[in-house]
Amino acid sequence: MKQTATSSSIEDYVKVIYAFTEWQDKPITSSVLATRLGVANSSVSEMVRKLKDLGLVDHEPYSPIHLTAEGLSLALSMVRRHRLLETYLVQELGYTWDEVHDEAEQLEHAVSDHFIERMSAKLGHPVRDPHGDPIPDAHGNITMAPSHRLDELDPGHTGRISRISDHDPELLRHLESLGIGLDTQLTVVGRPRFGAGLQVRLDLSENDAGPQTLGDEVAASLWLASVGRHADCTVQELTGGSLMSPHSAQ
Amino acid sequence: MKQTATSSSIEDYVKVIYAFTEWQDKPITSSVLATRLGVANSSVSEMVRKLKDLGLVDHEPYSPIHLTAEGLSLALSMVRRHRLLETYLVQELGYTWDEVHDEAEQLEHAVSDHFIERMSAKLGHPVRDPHGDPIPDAHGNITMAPSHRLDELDPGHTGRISRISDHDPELLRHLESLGIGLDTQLTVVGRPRFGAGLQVRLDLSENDAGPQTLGDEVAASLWLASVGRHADCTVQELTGGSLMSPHSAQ
DNA sequence: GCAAATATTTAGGCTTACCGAAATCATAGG
DNA sequence: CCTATGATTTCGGTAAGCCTAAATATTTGC
Ligand SMILES: [Mn+2]
Ligand SMILES: [Mn+2]
Ligand SMILES: [Mn+2]
Ligand SMILES: [Mn+2]
Repeated sequence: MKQTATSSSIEDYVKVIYAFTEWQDKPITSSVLATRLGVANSSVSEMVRKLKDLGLVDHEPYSPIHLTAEGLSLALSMVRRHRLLETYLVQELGYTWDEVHDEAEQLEHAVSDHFIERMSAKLGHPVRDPHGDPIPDAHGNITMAPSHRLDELDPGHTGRISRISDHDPELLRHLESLGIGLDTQLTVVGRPRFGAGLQVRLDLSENDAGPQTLGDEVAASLWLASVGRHADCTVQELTGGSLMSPHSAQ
Repeated sequence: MKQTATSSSIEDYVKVIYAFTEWQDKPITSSVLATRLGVANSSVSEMVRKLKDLGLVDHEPYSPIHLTAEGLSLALSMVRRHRLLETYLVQELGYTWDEVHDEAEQLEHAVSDHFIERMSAKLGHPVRDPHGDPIPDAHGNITMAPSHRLDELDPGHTGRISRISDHDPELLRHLESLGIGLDTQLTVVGRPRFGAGLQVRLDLSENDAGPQTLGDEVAASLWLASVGRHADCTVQELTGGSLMSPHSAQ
């Protein structure tokens, strides 16, 4: 398997392309990619041409961008790195879950494969990070309970929080103050007749203060796994063999 | 205090300038700096001009290169990072002492100040790394037993190994096979009449196989602290206040 | 003291990854 | 069907860090 030489820019591009498709089924467009990376559209056009030359993406001009098998493999490797690092920072170094993202964003490009596997072993090979995001194993397999975004669920649905968007540290601190975290059991009660938001009830809360109303942004940042309906499922990724290890050459 | 914007290149230059003067008293020259960094002489000339503009070094054309107080502060911060990382990798992630250098060389540029201080706390604020190199504290103070290179000592000297050069992993593995490590007690016995090397006796070895002969390269890589003569001494560095934290802006 | 050898700097170029402005393509509304 | 609008790419440029080759300064040997 070719060990394409990578840079931290290439790694971030591929990771963002993957992340977009992880929950939306459609492929990412040039301008969305630019926004997520915080660079100009023209920079994306150039870099996508380069990624195509490297065999990491498929792309026709003026069309959305798809990862190749090789690109997917690199992306999964970066996602594994990022999420293992977040988990490690919380469990071993006492970071709070709102502090870990930026640190992991830098470290993911700097640590060796050896470091990653040591960390994974020390943590007992976890399959999800502090925000519930699934951690691919060393072969790119992902294990995750089927989940839906809270704002897309009808009243009556009940389950446990399985995933929380980690991109806004303030939102994470807000959720903490509400007593909502990973694996919190809750039920969707309804929607306020006018106005925004979603009413939910925390099922196992000690101080049961009745239903709470979550803002739209909050509800869209939470995923719910239905209780007792599905077992975790493993998705075998397309990439045969181990994840690419662009970092072992360091 | 100014927070000079740094890059990993700048950090490595300043660190190597400092490392040269840590045991030799003379300042480093352009070509030695080039060799240690693995870059062309011309690259050093350019970068040194830049470091001077940034106020990190003093330099007149065709003369050796000195760190300013600000440069020293940055260098000590990088040395602290590197050596704490090496210690952490050995103690918490099960690295062997010959594996840590390259990993730390990358990580030192990527971790935040927060990460460094968490690590230091978890390790109990160690004052030396796995090779005996002193770890500056957060204010730039260095604690280290006075020591001399083994190849500069006359027969009769006795003491414990206080420092071992970490630049050649093979040498470290060789020392391990000889039963020589940090704090090993030994006595300089003499020199072979002709030929190279240095004869030493391991004082507390279980299987006392008599004196061993160390090669010149080995002897020059070991430092000995005299037993029972001096207490550790603390060197207050010139820089007032805390070490520069170019990484806190990440 | 001066020429040869050595050390250092300068000059001119390259690569990566950005940018803003201009050109080009795609498509939605009329 | 055809144009206006927005999305995307192309074009010319910049900055950091490196390189080789050429120029210049310093040191050494006689
Ligand atoms: Mn990143
Ligand atoms: Mn996460
Ligand atoms: Mn380094
Ligand atoms: Mn060391």
